[in-house]
Amino acid sequence: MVIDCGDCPLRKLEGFQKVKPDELAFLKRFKVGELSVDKGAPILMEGANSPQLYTVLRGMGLRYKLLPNGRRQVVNFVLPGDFLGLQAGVMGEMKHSVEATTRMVLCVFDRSELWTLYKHHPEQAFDLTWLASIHEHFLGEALTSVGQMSAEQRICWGLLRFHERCNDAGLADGETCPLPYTQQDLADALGLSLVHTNKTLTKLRNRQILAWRDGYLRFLDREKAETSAMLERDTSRPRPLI
Amino acid sequence: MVIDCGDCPLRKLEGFQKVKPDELAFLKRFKVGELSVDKGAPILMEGANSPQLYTVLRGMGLRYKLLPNGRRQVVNFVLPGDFLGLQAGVMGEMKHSVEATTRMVLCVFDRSELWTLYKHHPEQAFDLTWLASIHEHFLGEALTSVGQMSAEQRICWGLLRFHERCNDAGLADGETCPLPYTQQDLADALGLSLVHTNKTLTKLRNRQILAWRDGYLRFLDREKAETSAMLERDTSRPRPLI
DNA sequence: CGACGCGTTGAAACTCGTCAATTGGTGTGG
DNA sequence: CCACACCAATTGACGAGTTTCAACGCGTCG
Repeated sequence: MVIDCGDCPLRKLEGFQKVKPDELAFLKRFKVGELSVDKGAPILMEGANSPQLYTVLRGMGLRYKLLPNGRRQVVNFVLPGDFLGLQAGVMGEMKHSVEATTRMVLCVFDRSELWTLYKHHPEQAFDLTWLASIHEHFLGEALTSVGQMSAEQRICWGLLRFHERCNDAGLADGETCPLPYTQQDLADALGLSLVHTNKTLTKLRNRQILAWRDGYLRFLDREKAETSAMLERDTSRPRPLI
Repeated sequence: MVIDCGDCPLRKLEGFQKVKPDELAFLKRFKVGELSVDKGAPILMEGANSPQLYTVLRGMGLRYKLLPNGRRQVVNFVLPGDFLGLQAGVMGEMKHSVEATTRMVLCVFDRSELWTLYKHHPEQAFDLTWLASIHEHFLGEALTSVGQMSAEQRICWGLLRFHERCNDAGLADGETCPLPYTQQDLADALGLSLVHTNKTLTKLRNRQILAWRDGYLRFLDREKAETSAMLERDTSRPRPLI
């Protein structure tokens, strides 16, 4: 029933680092079970201090912050391989919420073992810092996108990055990948209104740059999309997987 | 000439964690010298793989990304106590540039010792993850600000956060703190045009909310500023200082 | 003295947000 | 089986916030 870390389907993918046998042994002990949640379910709440850490095995979700005025910022989309709860692990509480967009399956780790990890498994400790840095990098790029780019550029940027991450997670099929979110989710991620997001998507579709229908995204003219998004070259090496 | 880590003036401040004697001994070995740079000088460049890591001792700077179209996103302001170069340390290259806004003095650390830190000093390793998480948190908040707030709200948010950080660094005097940046710097940080930033600052000054003149920022009505910024309560505990 | 950087101000143009209404699909209860 | 509610996507109209363009003042520096 519960997947053995040694057989983890994610680790077989190219985008993730290989792991040494003794490190694997620790991960097996670190993992205390699996959690399956329904579409729409909350996973972590802002301000809470979760006793558990998670790695996404299957499904998609999103991280977001709610403002007192009711507005919402989607901080990023959550895909298989993502590690959840590290902020609470080191800072004492979550700074954003996480909820499931589709049904999800999560590996559950015991947070009280986190210190053991730092004490006896420096490789994994390094990996955790790496993961935090990757997030920092992504958020810096998102900030740049929202701060400096037009609606069309932001949408191209956001969807290209998403497709790239789907690819890493083994979910993309050529230029096509699943995109189970609503236009409102995308709008909240890019700092745009729903209406303007919809109209800009229509333009991109009419200009044969991309299509998004029935939960699937497809790039028809990746060249144009990338030019619009001003993407920095991707120098990512295999990511750690905890 | 060179400050001994044991006498570090920053560590005496309340906002930073105390450190155990054996940890201090390692920091002393880790520190290889001090670097003094002039106003306007580049410190780290995007894409570069710096062999050194820095902690700011004195002075201020800014982190930024440049876009192909010439626009600039200021990712954040750099104050004493900030650690620079961690991204290059774990990910292999910097994802943004850092430059000095005033004259600055930096502690220099040897990056090749980073692995020693993870291997033999788990407390410090944990602290590095913590620092990365703090950045992640800050960038998430900045993204939310730029994505969801009006010009006035963003400016209040940015300047309040800056004042708070000055306070932690022992640079604030009541409601006043130094602010050696240009309006263009602030505009680029908040995703606003220079002109609109200027006009909004004028409004805030006329409404007696804040004043920014001659390199110093002063809050006249903090209450109103905080309401405008929708600041989340600050739950920060003493930060690690490397 | 002139060049330059920074702050300031006015006017015009435009992107984008808000309001409002419609469509189509899905699920639920009578 | 149909009525109804509900949600996501869509479209039009209008207005507000923001950007862009342009010009000027002021202090500093060579």
